[in-house]
Amino acid sequence: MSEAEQAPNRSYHHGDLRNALIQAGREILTEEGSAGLDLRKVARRAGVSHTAPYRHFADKQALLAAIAEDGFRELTEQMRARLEASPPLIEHQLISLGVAYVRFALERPAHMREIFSGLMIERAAYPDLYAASKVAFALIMTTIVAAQERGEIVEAHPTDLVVTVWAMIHGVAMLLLEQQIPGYTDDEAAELLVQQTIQALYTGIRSRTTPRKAGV
Amino acid sequence: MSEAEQAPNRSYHHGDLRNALIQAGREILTEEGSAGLDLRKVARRAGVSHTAPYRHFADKQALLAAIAEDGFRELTEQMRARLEASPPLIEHQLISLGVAYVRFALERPAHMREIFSGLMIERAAYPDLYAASKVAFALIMTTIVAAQERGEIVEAHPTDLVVTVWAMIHGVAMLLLEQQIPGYTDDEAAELLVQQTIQALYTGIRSRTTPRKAGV
DNA sequence: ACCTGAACACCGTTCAAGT
DNA sequence: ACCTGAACACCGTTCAAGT
Repeated sequence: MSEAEQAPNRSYHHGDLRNALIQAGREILTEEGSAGLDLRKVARRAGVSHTAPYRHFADKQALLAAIAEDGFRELTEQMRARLEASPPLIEHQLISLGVAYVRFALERPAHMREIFSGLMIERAAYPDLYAASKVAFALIMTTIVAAQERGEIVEAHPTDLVVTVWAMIHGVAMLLLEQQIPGYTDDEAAELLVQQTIQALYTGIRSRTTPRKAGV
Repeated sequence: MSEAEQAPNRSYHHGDLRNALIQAGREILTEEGSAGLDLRKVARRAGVSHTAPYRHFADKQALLAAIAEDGFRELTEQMRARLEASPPLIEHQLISLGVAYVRFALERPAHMREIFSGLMIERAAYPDLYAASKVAFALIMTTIVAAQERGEIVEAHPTDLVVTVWAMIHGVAMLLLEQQIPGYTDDEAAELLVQQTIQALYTGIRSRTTPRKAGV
């Protein structure tokens, strides 16, 4: 935390420019969205010339990937925090994961989009970003497997269940984020929506009464 | 279809430049992705000067919204087509909707992203795009309500069910699109994933055996 | 009414040069 | 090793002008 201890000298070297650029980018993304995120502006905010970033990133895309990776870690951390504060029943746990996910998406929409459109661009080119996504995946996996061991969840292949749960949460977050769901603007409504969708996935939407056979 | 009949004269007027620009944009989006979609290139492809688009669109954003709207209509059309070819059982119908959705996303990833990131930007500014999204919503709604009448689906509020189903399908499509799900690259695997997730939502992921009470 | 060409401010990237 | 400044090609947008 102390500034004086770390920096060797601050002549014209920055100390940790790479990280300063990621943080500056993060801020711009949060304040102005992805349209406002240009390399020259990031450099300006970090207090260096507009060519300095090229010492640390091959190009703009590489900086974006680093910012996405940073966001993915933060998202995972918030999921983990809510999960730990949750009672050990799978319904509550899934809702906790979902609420953390949706809150992050609504608090930092541009960052959320960047996180998930960064992977498309040749996964092999950004292995660290890919690694960050696997940590999030593993977190859900652990939760699912433990619930199976407690007998709370169906005995399907865990990977399939993780994908299903993740897709549900991701879909809710993204539709909310893009304001596709009318009437859900505030956080409270968003949490109710998470509860409702997780509940639907948990118990199913199939009719519980015997379905009448053909014929209206 | 005939070119000669429609055009009054082709001196220097284009005839239907607005539509030509949307189509040109669509093509570029499909071929090069959103990074390659600049206004001057769109104009070049449509065969006009780089300032001509401003006769029909206030700015680049407005053209993007029009392209997104065009894509939304196409997506809805493909959903409707598959739905009509589906047996009238809700499970098959939801899978049909999902498959159409996912196929579109994988065939035209950049277009799909554009469709859903276009709404964020002030809904009021692009009412036509918003209207296109409501048509898709209505299609799912009709399907759900009919299934409720047949007694195949739980008697919840239809709007809630539509959101739940849509979120599930959207999540699957977007995670596949961004290559977040390892091992699902080809269309066939993607269809299996849709089946699996819809099935999970339909019947639920809760354990069918009596869950053991606390204690491993 | 519809389109063009010059002009402006700005961006990503490169490269020779500075400490 | 790390950063700067000039330079280049390109983009979005405006505006006076042409038919």
